[in-house]
Amino acid sequence: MNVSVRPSTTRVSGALKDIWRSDPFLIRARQLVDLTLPDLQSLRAVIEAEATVKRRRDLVLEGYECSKLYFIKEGFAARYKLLRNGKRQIVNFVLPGDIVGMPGSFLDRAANSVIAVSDMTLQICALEAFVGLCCRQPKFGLVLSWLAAQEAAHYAEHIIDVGRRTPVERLAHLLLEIHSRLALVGLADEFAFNLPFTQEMMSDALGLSVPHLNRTLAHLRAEGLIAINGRRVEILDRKALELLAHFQPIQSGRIPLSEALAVN
Amino acid sequence: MNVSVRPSTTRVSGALKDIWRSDPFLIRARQLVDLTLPDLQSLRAVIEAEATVKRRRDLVLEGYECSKLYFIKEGFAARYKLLRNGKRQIVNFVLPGDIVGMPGSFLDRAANSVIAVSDMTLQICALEAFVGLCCRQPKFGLVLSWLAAQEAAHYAEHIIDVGRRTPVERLAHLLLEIHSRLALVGLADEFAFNLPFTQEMMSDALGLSVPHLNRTLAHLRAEGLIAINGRRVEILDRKALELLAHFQPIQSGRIPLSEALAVN
DNA sequence: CGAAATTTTGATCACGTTCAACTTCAGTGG
DNA sequence: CCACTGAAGTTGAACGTGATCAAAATTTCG
Repeated sequence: MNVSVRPSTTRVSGALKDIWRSDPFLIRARQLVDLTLPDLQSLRAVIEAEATVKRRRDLVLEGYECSKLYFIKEGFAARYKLLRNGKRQIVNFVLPGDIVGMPGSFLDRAANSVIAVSDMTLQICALEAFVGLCCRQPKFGLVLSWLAAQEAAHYAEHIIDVGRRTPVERLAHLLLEIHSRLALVGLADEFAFNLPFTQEMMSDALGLSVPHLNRTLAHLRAEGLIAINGRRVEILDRKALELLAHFQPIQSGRIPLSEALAVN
Repeated sequence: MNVSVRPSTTRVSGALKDIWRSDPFLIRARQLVDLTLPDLQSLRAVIEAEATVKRRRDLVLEGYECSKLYFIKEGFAARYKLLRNGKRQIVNFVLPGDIVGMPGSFLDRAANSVIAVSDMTLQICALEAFVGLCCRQPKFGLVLSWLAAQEAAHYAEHIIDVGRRTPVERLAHLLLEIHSRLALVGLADEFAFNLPFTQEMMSDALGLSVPHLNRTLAHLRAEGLIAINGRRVEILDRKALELLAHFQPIQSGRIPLSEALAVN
């Protein structure tokens, strides 16, 4: 594994509020359940290290057993598979607040590789440790399930992208999805964001050739739906874009914990 | 909802062994963790009813809120989305032992519809009740996460199908996937199975037109890889088929519960 | 600054869609 | 029981979309 690890600092308090706001995994978890201070502490206890990974390095390699969970703090990655003929399919993009190892570590052997597309920093947690946490605090097991459900919903849309949407529709949908996922963890403005992926990656995600993706992108620009300078994407006509893409935001409901306890 | 419900019978014992073997959800759960008799009983307590659904009826409708879990006991379904232009994409096929409502019920509103492709019988469980169960017995929350991970792995392969595999490869892969999933719950022979889906459904799953799917199927037959009479599919050359499809079986590891408890 | 990665443009061609007709099969009511 | 109906499977011909290959322009990074 191509990661440089440094022991996790156990600075307990520091600026706690900052952590609530700035840690993207916590941001996402708190959209699903209420987290108390003790919850936060037991979560921290389960993190064995923080690591950094350099751009272009593989986080996970297909076919290898892997029993760690990586909570992405910063940076971006892509989950992909290489076929015999040299073609690559990107299954999904990994953003801050996502967990790598969710499908992979739960299986005998990872079904996909995951490559860092930028320098990353992530928090490592042994699978058994997390399972232990779930036993002590079932809340976390539920959060895991809910996050898995969100991911499944994104996968489903991705299947629809490559299966039945036209190239323009796919691309529009991808851009809107990335935008909304970034926004969820505070990494996008209302109508603009920094696209962390190259056209080659997007074409491998959408099942298109690079030239065709490029032309499709040009088409969206020509229609006045988006504007691009460098990595910055501006959404000029969100309504039209959403309509074109058949886009519906994926928003998860909260976990009905209190109701469940009431029912007993 | 187009289901006819009858109150769940609370016959506690009966032929318990039969239930262990014949209930497809239990078969799958037991591949992940050890289940005790009390586990089984608390699981049963959470089922509020058993229901039957007729062929062609929708189990879940896109856009509606839905807070039930359906454990599929018998029959088959397809999770799909309809686009404006009339095209349909089938996101996945639902088999006995699967749970419907896994992504759907966890979100505000279901992102896909689910249609019964045969008469079905299923067990209904309120989401809050299941969450309650997970709180009392964290084991079940973990089972849920693991099943979600398996499903995610299948979704990922499906993305690769429509994105980068050629039509023959896709079809080969679909057939192998269905076969192995059926085998997992004891519904397939080693080299043959009853295909519960029409060519139209398969073409909507694989992003192909019906005529082309038909020709592709003919191609697989001509190559001597499979044989079909009626609904029965025979796998004549599994090795070649797997190679063609880039097929790797998705097998989930067991949940490391004991290890987790040992670590504490 | 130089080298490599990325984006852009163009021309050709194959693959899979579309549309249409026909066949076969299963189910249903007369 | 057979005739009828609709669903499912099969086949053919023409067309168009997006792949492929190649090369240039541009940007990024070591």
